[in-house]
Amino acid sequence: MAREKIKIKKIDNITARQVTFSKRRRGLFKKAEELSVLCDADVALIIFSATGKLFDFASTSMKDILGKYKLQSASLEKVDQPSLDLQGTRIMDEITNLQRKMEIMKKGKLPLLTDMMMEEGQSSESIITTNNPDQDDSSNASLKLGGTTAVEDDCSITSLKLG
Amino acid sequence: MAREKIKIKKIDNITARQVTFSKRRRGLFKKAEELSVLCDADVALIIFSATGKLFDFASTSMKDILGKYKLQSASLEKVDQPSLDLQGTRIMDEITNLQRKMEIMKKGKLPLLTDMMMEEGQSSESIITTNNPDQDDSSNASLKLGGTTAVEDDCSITSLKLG
DNA sequence: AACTATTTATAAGA
DNA sequence: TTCTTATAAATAGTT
Repeated sequence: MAREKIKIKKIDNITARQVTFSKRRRGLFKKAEELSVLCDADVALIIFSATGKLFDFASTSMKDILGKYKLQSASLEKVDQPSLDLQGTRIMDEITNLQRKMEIMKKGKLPLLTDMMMEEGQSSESIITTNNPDQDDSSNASLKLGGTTAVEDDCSITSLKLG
Repeated sequence: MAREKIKIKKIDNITARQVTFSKRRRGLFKKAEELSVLCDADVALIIFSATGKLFDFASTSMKDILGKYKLQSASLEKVDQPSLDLQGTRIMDEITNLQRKMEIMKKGKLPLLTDMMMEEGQSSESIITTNNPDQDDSSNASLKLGGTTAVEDDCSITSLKLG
């Protein structure tokens, strides 16, 4: 949007791509915040750079917004859970959380450090199957569901503190 | 950004606010997608209107992105001490068992321990609350404590605290 | 929803 | 990374 019009496709040059990423990321965060303020909306924005670096913004609390998101999705959720009586409980979260940590340790790898605002480990087993029927027209809002939740990162542990 | 410059504060007029919400929401989604394409980034955007309607965008799959986000968070998370009310249950055994395995893994595969910026033990209690998603307080939503978090580029973990 | 005067974002270059 | 600046894009107010 400047000296020249560009096509919206992956920028080949790595340096140029990083520069553009920085600039546009800033712009996106700014716009996200403006929308939340102007229109009294709750906005959450999560960005992973091509290198796996995390950037995020939340107009209130990321935990709250993601929690609300899950609740909304809940009605459309496909169930494939352990035991119903444990669903949504702190116990299941503990197990899920520990299992994730073990996966990470097994791999000997870790994803990037991120902010520590979210202090929970909810299960993300839910599969969103359809769009929210309640949305208004003009939106291109879409819930996408994809394949597996594989964590691919080239980040190795340099030091690990335990206990 | 048009006929007149506006201040970034909650728009009082309801109609005007809704119109602006529609316009800017579209713009935000467009920018989010452009960023993901141009820079090969994973982007997730969740918006709740003041009336509680959900709009979302994900460059790949929302499930994957949120899963990755939580993994990142989990990697810094402290494993909670189990709640007292859960002691002696079968589920507790599961947790204990997993914790033991983790202990073994720690000793076996990760003898190198260092200390650093250990972000102290935050409780990782997570309870899926039963908040009503339709109750949004449109009065004070311009409060934000967001901000962005960035992670170091070299992707290395400097410290991880468990247990 | 369309129009358009302006503001804002930003691509390229320094 | 920050700044500059010409130009593209977004959008506030209006119709």
